[in-house]
Amino acid sequence: MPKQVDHDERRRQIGDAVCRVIAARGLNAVSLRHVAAEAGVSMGRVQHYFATVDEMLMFAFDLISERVAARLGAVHSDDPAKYLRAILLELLPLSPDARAEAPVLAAFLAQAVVEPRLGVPLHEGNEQMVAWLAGMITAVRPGGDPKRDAMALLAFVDGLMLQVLIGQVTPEAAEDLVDHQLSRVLT
Amino acid sequence: MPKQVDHDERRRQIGDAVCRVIAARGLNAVSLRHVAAEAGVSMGRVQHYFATVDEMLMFAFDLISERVAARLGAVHSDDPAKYLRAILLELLPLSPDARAEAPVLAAFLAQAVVEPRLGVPLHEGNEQMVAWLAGMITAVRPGGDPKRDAMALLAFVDGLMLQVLIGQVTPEAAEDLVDHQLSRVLT
DNA sequence: TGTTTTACGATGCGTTCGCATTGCAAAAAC
DNA sequence: GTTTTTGCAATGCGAACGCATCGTAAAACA
Repeated sequence: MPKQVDHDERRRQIGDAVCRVIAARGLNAVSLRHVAAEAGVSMGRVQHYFATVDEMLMFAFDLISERVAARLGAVHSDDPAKYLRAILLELLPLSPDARAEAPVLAAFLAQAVVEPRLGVPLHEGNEQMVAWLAGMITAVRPGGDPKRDAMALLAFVDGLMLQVLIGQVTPEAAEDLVDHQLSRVLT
Repeated sequence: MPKQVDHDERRRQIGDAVCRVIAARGLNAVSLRHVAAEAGVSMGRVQHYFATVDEMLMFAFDLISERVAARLGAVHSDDPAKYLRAILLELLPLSPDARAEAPVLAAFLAQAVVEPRLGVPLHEGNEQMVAWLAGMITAVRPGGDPKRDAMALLAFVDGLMLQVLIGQVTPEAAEDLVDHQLSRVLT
């Protein structure tokens, strides 16, 4: 057989190309041909690593989910308030990495409206996020209804992410709004 | 010639079918054949009223935009706080009408990320909404930074709309969150 | 060294797509 | 009653699609 290749690495490379296609032209532009062209490989190779387009999309979804989780995991702070702020800002398309990933997330988010299968992993991620946010809110300002605050905060940043992506809100204004919203919640 | 038909009415019927297809299966399911089938007419008829699929989609976008505007325009209250609350709730997929329209809005919102042409009308609607919200906020609680509050509130309801559509948040919880958020902003 | 297995590249097939073209019945216009 | 115009239905076409299949170079294995 030909030289043994790193199977996972190849899948990741193709998954990367899928994400780039989604970010540039949306979910419906994801086809074997476009992805192969974007990845700079043959259609045959793409088919060798993914049986169907659907499997390819699911892999891409897992891929950016992990990327976002990794970015969030890299955030640290001893001050709960600063930690909370940093995490919320990390969810917005402000850094180059986040700006590359956010359009993909948004596309899958919208697809989840008409494709319930995507809802399951999204739901888990949201639950985790709400729990973490609630914990941080409690750490800064005990009492009240931290879970409710957390859910409101998450809805707020999700909406804000879209507004920034669409260009309704500038990155600077978004950061300002996050601070404003946080000051409301944490006092 | 055959009997004179109401041109606008026919376009509206087809546009309706487009919206139903979007709500059920997403934007990429919008094709001449699917729309014709959904509307119960021939492909020829659809082509007779819309030169291209793109024109059809733009018409559908205008259509639901007007529908949402009409729903918002039907809301009235002398109490600014109640008025504000009612408008925000009207933006969420709580009533049957809103539940039918919200998935379509969400699909166009996501499409706007990769198709800047959609951004223009969305931007206008958002500006109007922010101005109105800011006015209402000032009426209830003068001073502060009403525009900033309005932008935050809009991002919040946009995100909440998506969460409800995806099933992460129940309609009841969404209503509760709106009240909670409003109490934070208005005091 | 021969055999097997792996990783593809290439090609083909049936389907669906948007859109153009054609044809025609029927009512309006005269 | 004739002519003209309108509102479609039907069909065709080239492109793009997902996916199956086939062929093959090459490394691992015997």
